Amino acid sequence: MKGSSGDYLKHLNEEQKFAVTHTEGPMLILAGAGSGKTRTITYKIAYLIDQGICRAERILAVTFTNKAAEEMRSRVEALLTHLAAAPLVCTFHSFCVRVLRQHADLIGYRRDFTICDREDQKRVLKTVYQELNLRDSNLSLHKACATISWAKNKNWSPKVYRKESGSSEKEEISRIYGAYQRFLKRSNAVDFDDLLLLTGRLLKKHRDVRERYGEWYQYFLVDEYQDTNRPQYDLIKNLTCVHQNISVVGDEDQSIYGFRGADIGNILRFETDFATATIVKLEQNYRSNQNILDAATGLVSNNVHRKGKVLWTQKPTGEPLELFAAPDARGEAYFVSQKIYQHLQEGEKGLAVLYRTNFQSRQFEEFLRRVDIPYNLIGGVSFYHRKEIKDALAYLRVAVNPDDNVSLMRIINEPPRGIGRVTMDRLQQMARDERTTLWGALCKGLEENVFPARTHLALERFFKLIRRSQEFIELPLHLSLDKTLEASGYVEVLRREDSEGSHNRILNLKELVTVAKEQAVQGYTLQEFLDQAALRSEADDYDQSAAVSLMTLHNAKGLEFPIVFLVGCEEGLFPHSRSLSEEDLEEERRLCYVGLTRAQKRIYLTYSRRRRFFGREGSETNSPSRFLKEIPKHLVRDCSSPLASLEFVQPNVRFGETFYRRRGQSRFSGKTYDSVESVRGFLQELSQKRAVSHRRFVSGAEILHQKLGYGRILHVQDTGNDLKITVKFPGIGIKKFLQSYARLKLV
DNA sequence: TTCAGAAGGATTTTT
DNA sequence: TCCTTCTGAA
Repeated sequence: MKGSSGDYLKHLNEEQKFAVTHTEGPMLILAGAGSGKTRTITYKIAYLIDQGICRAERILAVTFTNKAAEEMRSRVEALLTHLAAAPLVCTFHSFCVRVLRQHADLIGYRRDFTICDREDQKRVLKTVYQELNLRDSNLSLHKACATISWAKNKNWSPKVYRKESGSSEKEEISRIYGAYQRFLKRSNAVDFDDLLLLTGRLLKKHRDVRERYGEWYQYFLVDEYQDTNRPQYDLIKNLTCVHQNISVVGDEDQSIYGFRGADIGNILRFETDFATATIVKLEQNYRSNQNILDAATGLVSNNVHRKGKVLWTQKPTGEPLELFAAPDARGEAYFVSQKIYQHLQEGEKGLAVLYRTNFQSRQFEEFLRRVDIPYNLIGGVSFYHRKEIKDALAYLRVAVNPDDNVSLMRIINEPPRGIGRVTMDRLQQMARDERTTLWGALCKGLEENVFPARTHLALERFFKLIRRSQEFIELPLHLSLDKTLEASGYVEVLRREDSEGSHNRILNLKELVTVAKEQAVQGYTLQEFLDQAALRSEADDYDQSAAVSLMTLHNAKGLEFPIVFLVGCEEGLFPHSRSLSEEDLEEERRLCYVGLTRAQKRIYLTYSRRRRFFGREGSETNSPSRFLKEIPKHLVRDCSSPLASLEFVQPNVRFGETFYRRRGQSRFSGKTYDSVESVRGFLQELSQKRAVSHRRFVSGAEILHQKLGYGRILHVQDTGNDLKITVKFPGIGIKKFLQSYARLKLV
């Protein structure tokens, strides 16, 4: 049991050391961003094992993402080089899967249940709508999905929902909710919320199970406690019923998951929940410069619902935050890509572009690609959410559990094999009448020969396919995947399609087989492979070594970067127009706080005056985010240059006119900046080739400006009626410029 | 049943 | 703008 005898403790400050070495009873570690929360909790795990206070396998640590868990595990291993057994570090959801795979039968599920993600849920809801004849309901699938999830997080059954909810559509939603739940149950499937709820129900109903887990896990640690919701809270209560050794770390200012039921009250109530709790506050920040901290603190102090902490650091003041107002989203992306380019040239790495909503990433991707900067995109359509990957996994799921209606519906006609809507409706009807699953209905129908000949043949082929893939699942993981894909004809169809997209899909599938192979070597079972794929989160793919990362603010939690670009700081986008109630606004502000505190050295805040939504030009000019005004003024420097405002061209207004009107001719006329001969030459050549006059030339520049969203005016010459404008396109070579231009058409 | 073209809706944030 | 869904013809 003798390890390094706590040598590593010398890296901690007094408070952290206390938090680590004080191991009796419940403890709440309240800490600010960058104070080493996760570090403290990791050291605590190491300390418990190292000092022989607790055996590794009897420690349970819960983190927010799988990636965080992975990291924590490897950090513990680094601290204790002779670790015989590893503590269990995982997310709430994966812990629940573990438990349910053992005991699901106690609460009426089979152990080989399937886990549904958001897309699957919507698929289920769609059939539910059909079943209930709600096809023209004005309740969107999305809304229904969100509401059901919300109700579940409150632990409300459909009946309770109908009673408790003030919603005008409560009757309808309650019916949908009930049917949805029955459908899942019939399919032996659960959604994300069910994982928590069912585990909670299991522990509540079965004392022996509860005591077994409660007894076994001597120490329980929770990271990001401020984001736990009601079902998670219940789990915590149940799991600590015996030993009461619970340590949680959290920061109420970083609670950003209210929309999925995170209850900030959990952290605010901790002292009353656990009467003997020790409270430790960590206020020293090890991440950011003082300027950044002051900005973040200034901002978040506008929130009413918080306990309040004062963050301080020994680090230098640092640069002021830089503000940039762009004319439009392209100008914003252009500015950011230029700055990134500069910083990379200076040898910086670890830059992050953080935004509120996923769709904002596109512009930045485009511009980064143009200047050949590799980047790491987190979120959006991640690998495990690609259609072909989900299809492939669905095949495996059906092989494991043919009663999984959700996956079956997904693949029964994918690739097309002659089982269309009519047949599906029929199967659904049969399944409902017979109170069985689609698979059950299919088998029975085939046996009793109730289908028309052609349909019968198609269904029979599908039936045989599944039977065959059920033989494959005995094989090693990757082989069963590979063989199933071959047998299904899925790859064959893609091969025949022979397009760029289909090639990519085939590559993705190969990648999936490779992953499966790796996992097979590590001894994963098929079930574990599928579970992992289902619970995999976006942030798990995060590659720390990438120089530039793009992600939503939510995904950035727990990460840190030397340089952060917080983009899209406009009213309506951030704070989001759907989050303007007082409560939501505080959460948005916390989100901004999270964004600011990711930065170590520098922050750029950008917004754009105009932004397109759904390809439509926004009709109004955006005002800067109110959050920008809440950051103390002396910490911010406006670096929107006059040149940048020159780029602010109204559509359909001539470049020259705007130019004169906004800045006055004398100011820029004749002023020359660094010239790029090749570009100028090209523009001249262009004007000859296309026989464009100077006027047209000007409108050419205008188009360039509109299409590309950037381009700096180097030189402007006023020759009476004509304007001669030389435009520089910084950051890109002439070849790229030509490529970009080749896509444009002159009006 | 499938395909192609047209129309219409969608964007918060995540396990 | 882009993606899904609807419609009608083959």
